[in-house]
Amino acid sequence: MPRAGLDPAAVTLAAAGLADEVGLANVTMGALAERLGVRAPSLYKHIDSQADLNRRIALLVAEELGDQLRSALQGRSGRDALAAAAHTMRNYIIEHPGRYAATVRLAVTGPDDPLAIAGGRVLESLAAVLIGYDIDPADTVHALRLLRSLFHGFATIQAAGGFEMDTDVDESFNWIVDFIDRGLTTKPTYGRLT
Amino acid sequence: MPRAGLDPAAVTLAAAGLADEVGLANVTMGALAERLGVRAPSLYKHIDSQADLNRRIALLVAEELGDQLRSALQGRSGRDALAAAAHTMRNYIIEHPGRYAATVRLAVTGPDDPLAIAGGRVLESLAAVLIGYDIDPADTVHALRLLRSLFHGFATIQAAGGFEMDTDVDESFNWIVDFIDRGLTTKPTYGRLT
DNA sequence: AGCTAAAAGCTAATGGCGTTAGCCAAGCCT
DNA sequence: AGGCTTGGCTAACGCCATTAGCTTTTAGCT
Repeated sequence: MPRAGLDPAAVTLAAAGLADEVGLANVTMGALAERLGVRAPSLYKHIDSQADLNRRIALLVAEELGDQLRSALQGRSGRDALAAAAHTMRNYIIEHPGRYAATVRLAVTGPDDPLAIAGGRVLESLAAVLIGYDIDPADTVHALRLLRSLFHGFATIQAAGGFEMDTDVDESFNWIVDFIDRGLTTKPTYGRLT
Repeated sequence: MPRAGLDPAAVTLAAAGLADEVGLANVTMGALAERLGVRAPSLYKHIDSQADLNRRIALLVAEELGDQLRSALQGRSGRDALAAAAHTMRNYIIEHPGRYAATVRLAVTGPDDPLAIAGGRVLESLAAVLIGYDIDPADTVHALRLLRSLFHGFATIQAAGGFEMDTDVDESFNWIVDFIDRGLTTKPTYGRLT
C-alpha cells in the first residue's frame, strides 16, 4: 500500500471537482475516496467530517471567486466594472455549480473565521464596483446587498434550471445589468421615501 | 393499533412544518413518523419516497405563496404592488425557511406537472406587478427574472444568516424596493443597448 | 347486518453511508 | 539503524431510506 500523498487541500479540491460533476449531494465519502484512489475512512486523516469538508469547499469557492473578481475588475470602473463583476460571478457559478452549492446555508463561527474573511474579500470586490458610481456612503451597504442578492439569486435559479427556456437567459442577464447600471447612475435624486 | 387518519396532504403538511422547525435536511422519515404518531415505514402508504415528499412540499409552497401573493396584490398597482409582492415573498420565506428550501434544485417533469402549473401562477402574480409600470412587452420576461432572482436571492441569503448585522436588513430591503421601483418607472428611455 | 377487499398500520430485514476503533506499513529524523 | 509520526487499511456500529410480508381496521356492497 503505497502512500497517496494527500493533504486537506487536495481532498478539498477533488471534492469540489466531484461536486461540479455529480452534484454536491452525491459527493459521498466513498465516491470521493475512490476518485482519490483510497478507502473512505482514510479521508478522515485529512478532514474532520463531511461538514468540515463542506466548509472547506465553501472557503475554496470564496477564495477562487475573490481572485477572479479582483482580476476582472482591474482597471475597470462604472458600468464596465459592474458588467465584469456580474459576468465573472455568473460564469463561475455556471462552471462550478456543485462547489458553489456548498456556500449556501452556512453559518460563520466568528469574525476570525477564515470563511468570514474570504467572504469579506468577495464583498470588498463588489464594493469596489460601486465606487465608480458616486453613491451616498450610507447607501453603499444597501447597494451591496442588492448586487449580492441579485447575482446569487439569478445564478442559483439558473443553475437549478429554474428559468423557462423560451427566452434567452443571457439576454435577460444583460438586460438586468443595464437596468442596475441605469439605476445606480441616476440614483442621487432621492432621499428616504419609505 | 388504531388508525391515524393520515393522507398525503397531512403528511406533506407535517413535513413542511417539521422542515421549518429543524431544517429540511433534518426531516428524516423517522422524525416525521414520530411527529405523526406512526412508524417510519407506514409513511410509504401515503408518499412514494423522500424525493416525492420533497416534491409535494415544493408544490405546497408554490400554492401557499401563490395564494398569499394574489391576496396581497388585490387592488394594488405600481409601487404599491411591488412593495406588497416583495414583502409577501420575503415574509413567507423568513417564516417558512425549511419548506421553501424544498423548492430549490428541482426539475419539472413536463408542462402538465402540477409543480410547473403552481409555479406558473406565482410568476403570473409577479407579472401582474409589472403591469402597473408600462413596460415594453418584450422586456417583461427580463423584468420578471430580475424580480424573481432578487427576491429569491435576498431571502435565501437572509434566511441563511448571510448578512452582517451592522446595518438593518429591513432598511436595505426597503431601499432595494425603492431602487427597483425607480428603475421600472424611468425605464422607457432606452432601446436595446447590448 | 354481515362479508369482503382495499387500505393503513406494524415488524423484520436489507443496503448504503458516515464515522470510529484499532492495526500496520512508510518514511522522516537523528 | 531504529523509532516515532503519519497515512493508509479492515472491521464494526448506528442511522437512514426503503422493501417485503403480515395483520387489522374500515368502508362499501349486498
